[in-house]
Amino acid sequence: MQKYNVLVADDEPEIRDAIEIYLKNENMNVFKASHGLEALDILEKEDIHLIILDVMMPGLDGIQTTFKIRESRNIPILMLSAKSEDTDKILGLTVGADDYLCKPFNPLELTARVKSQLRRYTHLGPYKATEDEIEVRGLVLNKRSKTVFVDQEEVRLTATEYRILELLIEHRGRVFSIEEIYEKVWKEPYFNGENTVAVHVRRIREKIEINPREPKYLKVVWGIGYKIEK
Amino acid sequence: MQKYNVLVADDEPEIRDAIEIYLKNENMNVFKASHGLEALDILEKEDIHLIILDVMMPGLDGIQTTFKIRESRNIPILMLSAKSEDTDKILGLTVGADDYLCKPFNPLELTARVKSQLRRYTHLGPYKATEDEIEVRGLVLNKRSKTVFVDQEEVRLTATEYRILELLIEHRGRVFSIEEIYEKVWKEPYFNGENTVAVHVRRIREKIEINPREPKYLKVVWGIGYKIEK
DNA sequence: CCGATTTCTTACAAATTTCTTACGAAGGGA
DNA sequence: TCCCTTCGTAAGAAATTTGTAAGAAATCGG
Repeated sequence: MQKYNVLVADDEPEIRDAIEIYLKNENMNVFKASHGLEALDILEKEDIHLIILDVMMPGLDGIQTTFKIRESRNIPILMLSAKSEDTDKILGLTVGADDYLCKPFNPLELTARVKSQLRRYTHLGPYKATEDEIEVRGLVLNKRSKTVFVDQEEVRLTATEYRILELLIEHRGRVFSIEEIYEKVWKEPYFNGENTVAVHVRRIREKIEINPREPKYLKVVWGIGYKIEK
Repeated sequence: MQKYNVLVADDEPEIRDAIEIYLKNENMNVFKASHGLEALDILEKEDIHLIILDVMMPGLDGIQTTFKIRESRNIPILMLSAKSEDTDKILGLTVGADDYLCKPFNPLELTARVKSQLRRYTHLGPYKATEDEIEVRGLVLNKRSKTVFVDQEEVRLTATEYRILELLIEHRGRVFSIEEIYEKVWKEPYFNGENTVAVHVRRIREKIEINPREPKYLKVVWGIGYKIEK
């Protein structure tokens, strides 16, 4: 999994440190700034994926900083504000931010919102360009609808089966070892001796192959792993 | 490319200015009004292609303004509302509007929706026009009047149910995870373990399906989420 | 052809995910 | 205020998926 870089700008060190702890716990890198100018500075030097800005800061405050950032970039911004401030006003002023939270905030909610913004940014954001539909000799996989067709006939795969097939078909031709498949699909370390992947491969074959004993699509490469024939 | 004229009506100058920046960046002209009457005035004098209206405004508010505009014109209207306001109310009242957004909003999302509406209105552009009425095998959803019909028979959905169904039917075929549905409809972060979406799905099925146990429209994709069959 | 290794196959129990129902709280309208 | 509708939660039921284990079959090097 990619490691995200998050920039936190707040004049109170306790808050910066607290947020740092929460986010590091979610496997993110945290950069800290005590005011807007410092934040802009870090933003230029580092490859930041998301910014948390406090509204009330000495010098450049959160709102001014947001405007500055928005002049050149579209990165997700999460605004923090004290509850005492007029929320209506805050609402108005935080335009330009992608989300906002009142202090004191619930750590769970903070991390949830951060993750949600990162998802949105990286999934729908400037990246993408991956094709929705992949086709290999009559085998069609649609990533948007998570459906699989064999010769126009829909095939119902389970979530795990689908993920294995998507991995293989997305890199068709390439051979994946059992260990590699397990770690990519389960996102957990693989321990030798597990038979799980083989069982799932069997089940996939049962569904997509005419004759599972002589697979046309999902082939084994002896002593190495599995692949989808190009 | 044609240059579009967009009218923004909001009593908060910061929001007007922010929106102006985003839209100018997309090569649009922006006219600004601080309340409904001023908006109607500008609308008469200028050749406006799209209107952004805040719900909460002194004098003529966004809803009253929409009704006034709709008496004579069919121009696209995008409604803005604070998240704190009751969504139930919002849904009911935004009848007449073509789209709506909660504040604080994501600038990317605002410009995307504005462009989408303009495309639809002017019938230009390579993208599909978003229809007011969406039909899937006897299930008809009208976005303008927020009504739903199953085989010509009207079905009364609640606000939340309607929004879930609209989300799914608008992207029919695509699978939405429970988390995705929750965040898109409630505009709040989702915490694991909540059963809310499932219950609403059940209620929707009870209303639109002949046999809720074997849904014809709103199907589950095990381990992934829900979708409306294409 | 043999033994060692790797993959396949099957069945079953455990785990996960979704469904269903009921109930109390909140809010709007009479 | 009372009634009605909608909403979210909880808890148990039902459905589906998943991993494990154990033996069979296939492949490879010699």
